[in-house]
Amino acid sequence: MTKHIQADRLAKIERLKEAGISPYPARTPGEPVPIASLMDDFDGQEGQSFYIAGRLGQVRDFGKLRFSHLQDRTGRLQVAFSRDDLADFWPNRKLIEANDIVGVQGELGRTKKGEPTLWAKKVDLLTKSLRAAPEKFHGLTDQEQRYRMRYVDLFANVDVRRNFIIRSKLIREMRAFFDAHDYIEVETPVLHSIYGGAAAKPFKTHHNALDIPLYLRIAPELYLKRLLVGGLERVYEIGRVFRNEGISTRHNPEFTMLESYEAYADYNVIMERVEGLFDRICAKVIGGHVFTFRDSEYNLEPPYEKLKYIELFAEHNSGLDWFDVDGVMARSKALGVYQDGLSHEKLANDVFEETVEPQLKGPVFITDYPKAICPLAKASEDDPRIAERFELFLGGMELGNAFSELNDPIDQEQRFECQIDDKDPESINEVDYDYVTALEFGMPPAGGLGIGVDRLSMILTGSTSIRDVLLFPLLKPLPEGSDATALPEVEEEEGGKDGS
RNA sequence: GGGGGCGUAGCUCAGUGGCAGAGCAGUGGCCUUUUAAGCCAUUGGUCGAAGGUUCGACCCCUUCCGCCCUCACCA
Repeated sequence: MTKHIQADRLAKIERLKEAGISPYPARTPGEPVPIASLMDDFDGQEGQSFYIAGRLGQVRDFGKLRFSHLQDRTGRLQVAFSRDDLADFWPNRKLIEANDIVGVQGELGRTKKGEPTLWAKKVDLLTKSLRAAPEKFHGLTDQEQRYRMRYVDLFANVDVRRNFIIRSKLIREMRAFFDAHDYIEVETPVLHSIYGGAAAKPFKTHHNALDIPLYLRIAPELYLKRLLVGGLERVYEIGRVFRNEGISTRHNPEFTMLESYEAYADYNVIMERVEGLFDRICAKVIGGHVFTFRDSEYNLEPPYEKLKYIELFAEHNSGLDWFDVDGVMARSKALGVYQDGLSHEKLANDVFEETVEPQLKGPVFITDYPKAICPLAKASEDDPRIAERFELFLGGMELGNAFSELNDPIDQEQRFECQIDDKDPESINEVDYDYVTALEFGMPPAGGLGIGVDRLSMILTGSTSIRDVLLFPLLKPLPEGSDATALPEVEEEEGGKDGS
């Protein structure tokens, strides 16, 4: 590991110690003010003395005068170091360089060219950096390095912070919205002994003391609805779910879902909730309803368009009836999405995804899905083949999924058992009978909603990859000894386990 | 998993079958108003890894590793 540390910086550590300066002092000798607070009323505070702290930028050296910038979480401000003002510090000035974290006590003023500047009177090294700064103009551009060393990306490419600040505000406004509607935020288990609530492959793990298999949740849904039975009536959870599937610009194995459930509401009420939620988010997070994503302009001013799934299906497939078994099979073959062994419902939905979804720009609610593909949604009272479900599409992505929740325990049990019979290897493998039991005690009629927080963050930040809204997206670990993740040497195990 | 692209100094990137390059960063100088500062000098390389072809490979071939894009699965 030491091989990768800059030898010149290590040498400076030694020289600092000789000069009696700690490279890693425990305390900051002043109370830093946010740089933004100085910039907000610069003229009014000119001539006054302040203490600021942050990471030092590139040094511009003029012999008896040096300039640099200091960056904290709120902004950056030029700092000037003059020999005449810094008798003690001056001989050691070269031991402090770009990337170091320093505190500066100084006086606010401008340079001849008008640049706001803190004229240093006292300089404290707070943390010595052993690594060189990325290139000052281009920053860190290598995608792999940026994801693997996000901690560098964040300070070298300050714009990156913006995405995560937006994401944070988004989540704050989601909470505020549901809190304002008298929901309570809850936390349900992440470790499930039976996984369900979605069609996805789980991560499997094991609990040692109980000696039982456990799964990381693929959705919180079934636990949240148990809370409706318990009388909590309005609940939401913002949390991580895990799906053991592919990785792409739209998929990460762990991602964040918002799920909410509201008793005595149906999916029509939930549509209004979604509009209200997005309205609030637009106003509070991006300050407007019109924005550009992937070169297209979107307007999130409610109300949003509502289109029926079955009608859209017919429209984009020459009038084909979704329930026409032979017709759908022929169409799926014509489109090249046909696969042996898939059920009619799965085939028909594949045809929908192939022919309709690419046309959906949004925001649009796709409503009234065939019941057969909605095992947790309540059937329509007008047409038993249809479920009261909608999905929200925006920016070419599925952002949300909602329905009037199925609360008939007998129907639910049958649908669960049907899924087990289904040959689809991706469906759940065990019925959650405790959930059925909960329904037997009576779950009030309710509307539920799920929203992909990462995808919404992508749209709000204009990111084309989910990795740009995840601080630490999952990457394959580098082989031992590689630079980017160089770790302290680990003792090598002899042989390895079981020879496998 | 399929297809396309990429991997060269700490960072950003050139490069060609014939001695491994530039800018930035670093080091030593000059400079009190710079802000991608400037000027002079200078250190720094397992060219992703292994194998092959060749008198000679960073370059051509094969395999492997990793990343990005895209398609498939999915939210």
